[in-house]
Amino acid sequence: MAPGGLRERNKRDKHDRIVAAARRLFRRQGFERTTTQQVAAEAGIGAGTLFLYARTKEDLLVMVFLLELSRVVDDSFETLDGAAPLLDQLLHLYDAVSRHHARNLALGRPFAKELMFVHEARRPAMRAFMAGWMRRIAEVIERARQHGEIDAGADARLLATSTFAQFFFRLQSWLGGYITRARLEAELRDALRLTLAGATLHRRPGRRNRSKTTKR
Amino acid sequence: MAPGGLRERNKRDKHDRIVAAARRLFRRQGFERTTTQQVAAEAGIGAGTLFLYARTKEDLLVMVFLLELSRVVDDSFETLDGAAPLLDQLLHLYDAVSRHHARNLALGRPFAKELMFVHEARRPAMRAFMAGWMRRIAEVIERARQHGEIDAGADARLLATSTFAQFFFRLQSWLGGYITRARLEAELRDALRLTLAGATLHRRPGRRNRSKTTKR
Amino acid sequence: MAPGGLRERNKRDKHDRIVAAARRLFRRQGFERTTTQQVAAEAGIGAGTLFLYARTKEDLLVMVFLLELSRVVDDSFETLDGAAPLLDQLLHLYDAVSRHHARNLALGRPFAKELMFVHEARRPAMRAFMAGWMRRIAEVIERARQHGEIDAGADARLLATSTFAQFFFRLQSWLGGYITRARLEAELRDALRLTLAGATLHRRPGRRNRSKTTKR
Amino acid sequence: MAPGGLRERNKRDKHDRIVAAARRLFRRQGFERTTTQQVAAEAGIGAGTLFLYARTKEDLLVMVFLLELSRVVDDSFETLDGAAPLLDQLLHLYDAVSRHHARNLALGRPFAKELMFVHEARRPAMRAFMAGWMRRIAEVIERARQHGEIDAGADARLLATSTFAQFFFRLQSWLGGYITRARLEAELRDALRLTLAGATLHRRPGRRNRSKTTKR
DNA sequence: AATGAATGAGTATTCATTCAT
DNA sequence: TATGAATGAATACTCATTCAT
Repeated sequence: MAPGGLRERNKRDKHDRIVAAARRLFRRQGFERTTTQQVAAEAGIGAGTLFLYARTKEDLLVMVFLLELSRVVDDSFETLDGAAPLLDQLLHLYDAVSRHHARNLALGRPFAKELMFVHEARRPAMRAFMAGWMRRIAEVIERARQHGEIDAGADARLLATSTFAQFFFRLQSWLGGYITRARLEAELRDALRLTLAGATLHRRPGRRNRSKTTKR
Repeated sequence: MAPGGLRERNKRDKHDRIVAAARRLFRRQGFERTTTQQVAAEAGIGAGTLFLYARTKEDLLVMVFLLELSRVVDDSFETLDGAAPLLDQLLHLYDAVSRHHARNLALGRPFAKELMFVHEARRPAMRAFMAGWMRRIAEVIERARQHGEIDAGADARLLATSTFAQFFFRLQSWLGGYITRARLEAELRDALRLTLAGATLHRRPGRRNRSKTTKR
Repeated sequence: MAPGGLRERNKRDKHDRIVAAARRLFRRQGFERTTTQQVAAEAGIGAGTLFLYARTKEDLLVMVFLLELSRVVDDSFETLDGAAPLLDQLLHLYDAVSRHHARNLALGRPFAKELMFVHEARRPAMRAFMAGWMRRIAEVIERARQHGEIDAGADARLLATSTFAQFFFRLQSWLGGYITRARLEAELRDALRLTLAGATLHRRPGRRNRSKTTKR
Repeated sequence: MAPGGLRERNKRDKHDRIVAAARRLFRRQGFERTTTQQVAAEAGIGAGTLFLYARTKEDLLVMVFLLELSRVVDDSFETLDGAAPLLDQLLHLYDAVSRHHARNLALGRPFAKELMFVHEARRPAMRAFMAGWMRRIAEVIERARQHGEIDAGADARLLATSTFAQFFFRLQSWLGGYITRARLEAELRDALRLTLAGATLHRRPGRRNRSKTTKR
């Protein structure tokens, strides 16, 4: 009856309303304490309709995560200063994420805890997101490599994942309550500097990369 | 009244029986599908008695984790070849852990997922274990530093955490189903080599650390 | 979609089946020893469905109470002899209740004990029931007042609550095991006579209200 | 070994310490949320020792009740103005109790709810306390009778229980959350006035008992 | 008398998900 | 597509009380 385009748009709207509702509720009350019925009510749809758009409650978490993190990550790349030292660029990218979580600890925790152990059906979406993120980080590193800031033989892909690993471990330590955010930042900076050093030209010993770092 | 030694010993025995029972059951049926009553029954004690020794089911997981990992980690250090290149030593230490989990995926997953987000009351024990582990890794690195294998100015503590971060991220990626164990090994080796490179002497370019690595 | 009437009727039916099932079980085994699952099973519905109709086990007690007492109270007013002396009318009304409880001590006790201290959410229903009951008692008293049986200035509302207070205290004393039912009846009669006397015309001393009383 | 007197005293001390501890805890956290182990700890004795002095947790409630109410009731009689109108004297006696509960709603509620339905073994103590209380109220009434304030033929015993019934019903209504304390006071005054009127001399119509009452 | 380790019974309630309409 | 009533699985934990020392 309705033109395909309109029907499509209706679906799209409903989908967006659901994600927005879930996000609102997850932030307000946390993931666990939010029920799917609450999400449905907040989205203005029936309890059963929800499962036409998200097969699982976990799905909702993934959807919210992808929405939020996409924005945060996109934004972090848009505000990136390509002329800054590579270390600073990476810190900028990772800080954007931890800063975001700091604003929503209640949501950051389930993200960090659940998303690494998500149901198989939802892994492709997560994988795609992560791959895109990693690729973009690798591109930043690649540019630095081309500028001669790091060794010509350096593996940008490996550097991307390895700096991410440094970030992710500290992020979890922080969200898990083992370290403070300040500690996360200090440790991350040192760890990234170390990681980059492994890919840095050492021809002239004095030429070490300078950046606004804490001197230990 | 009763000789302190005896009562103490009884408690100790019971504690050990509980952890052993929990371990057995967790391995056999997984953590989630094991009920506390099953653990109590397997340990030969009353359902309530269990909670005199573990305030929470999560406690049981932590107890089993500490027991298992302590053994695995202790063993990994005992079988360490102090004369091997540092990279190989570290791979030996981390491989011991992933090899252990490979034998018990059902238990490794909850370990990796839950233990970073454990209840506050159980964090000190986790922290202490991690601190001890990190210290021992740092000592290994420190020895390498004294042998002149890595830079005299290198920070052993930072290297320990940073190599661990590399390991942990891949471990989770593997347990979460994102990468295979083979991939974990390959990536970890490259990442560790990169990390160590940042702390490696570069005076004589040809003197690069040799170890049995995969040439990509 | 479905005709409102049908869906409504279904819900109504289910509600009634639940209350009937609860009543049956409470009488047979007592309130405490009846589990909600038993009630659900007896009503032929799922364990969870029960809580769509009664948010709490306490709710079930209130529902059964309102059902039973409504009947008993309604019946007590229908069988009331409006021509009898006021004291006898009141005794008739209150005796109906204690006689009912005598048939189900197992249920009377939790009624008397719990319903005065019910969760806030259930108080309005209780209040409404009590208000209706008190109003009807007051009407009986009011009629007696208009017949000149009690003082023209008497407050029917106050007399209703005050006679009820006399009844309720003895009811609890009986259900609590402090007095026998016989004692309850004797004491109640005397107490009601006393209460009414306070509102009785004394112009002609000899005109005291006559009713079939126990002479102590 | 120890002289009987000392042993007795020790027991007495322990008993008192237990009741004091229970009272403290019940007031602070409420009856239900207080565990017997907490009471034992607070009293500085072993968990098992407690049950040498109170066979049941309910026992503790009764003990605390008797201690508290004995004091309150004793005090209410000591501060009684024997020259005041009977109505005022009774209000004084009952107000003392509700005023006491107002200071400890958390404790008043279980008192009012549980004590009427206490285990058989504890009923004699309750009965004795109530009997003593009633007797003393009856004595007050009896004195008024002898002063000619109420009818020579009035039954002091019946008046005592009946006024108490009026009080108790309103006390429960208040503690159960059905009426406010102000309402309790207003209703009680009216109800007592009514009850006393039933036993008041009416020879000279104008001679009605005067007391500081609210005129409706 | 005192202890405190051991016991084990006992159950309401939530909520993701389904499916008849 | 949408609905929302119906489902039912699923279990950790508390705590009064006991009893061997």
